[in-house]
Amino acid sequence: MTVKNDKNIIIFEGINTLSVSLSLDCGQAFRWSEKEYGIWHGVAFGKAVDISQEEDKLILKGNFSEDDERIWADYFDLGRDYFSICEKLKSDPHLKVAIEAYPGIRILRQESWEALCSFIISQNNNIPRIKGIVERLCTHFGEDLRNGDFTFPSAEKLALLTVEDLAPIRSGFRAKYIIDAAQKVANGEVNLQKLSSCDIDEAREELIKIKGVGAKVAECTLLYGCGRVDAFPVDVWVRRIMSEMYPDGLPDCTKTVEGIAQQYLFHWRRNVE
DNA sequence: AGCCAGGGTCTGC
DNA sequence: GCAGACCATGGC
Repeated sequence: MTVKNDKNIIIFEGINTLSVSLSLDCGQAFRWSEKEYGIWHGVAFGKAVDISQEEDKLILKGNFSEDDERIWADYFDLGRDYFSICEKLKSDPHLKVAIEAYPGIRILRQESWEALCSFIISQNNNIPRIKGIVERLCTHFGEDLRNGDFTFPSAEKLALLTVEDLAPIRSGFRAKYIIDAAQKVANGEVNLQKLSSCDIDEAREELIKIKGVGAKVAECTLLYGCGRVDAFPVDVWVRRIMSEMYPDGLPDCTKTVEGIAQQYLFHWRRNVE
């Protein structure tokens, strides 16, 4: 799979069913921007990178250490057979339309704390403003990478802050939820590590212990932050999809990959008309 | 100006 | 259990 891996560049070859731009900009992650045509810049796992793709190559440029190859392969979920999953999903006519309109969306395996915190911020909010709040959260409280970028601040760091400390990020009523989440994660009351492998209903209950985390935010955390592609977040757009297209529930072809189906339907529905 | 945004909490039946 | 007010903020 890897062709090249040195200090400043990693290239994965033979990659199919991946659109970098769609995957990074379909409302699942909030820290990526297209700094010039076809080159996406952002920070994940505390590392700044530039990402592009050519034919079947996924190209990463940055300042790499040994484990970065594994980290980024994992981030883009390269170990999962999206080609076969999409073929199966396309047996449903609506999913066929959505997947053919926006091919190559993958579910990114983000850090669980970042996903949890980001989707707390997302509540009753729109994507451009979510990005702004997350950006200010990072510049004010993240670690300075000395190149203009900042890491996503740890739960431990945020757990020491007060609601007033968060005023500059202008997150509104969500500030108290961010603090509560940070405290419960930092003191171990909520164990994010185990959420990727434990029973999914148990995982949902664990997350809902946090103030400001309901069914939707919990589901997003499991899908984007815990690699649980059977999680199925329902926001206003997905609610529309369900009433318009699936009044009797999801088709059988989505079993075990409901979250992937959700992402294609969500992005398609937001972009029609 | 008013409505909407990847919702959740709290209160009152 | 369930509907409805309310919550901050900004884009349109």
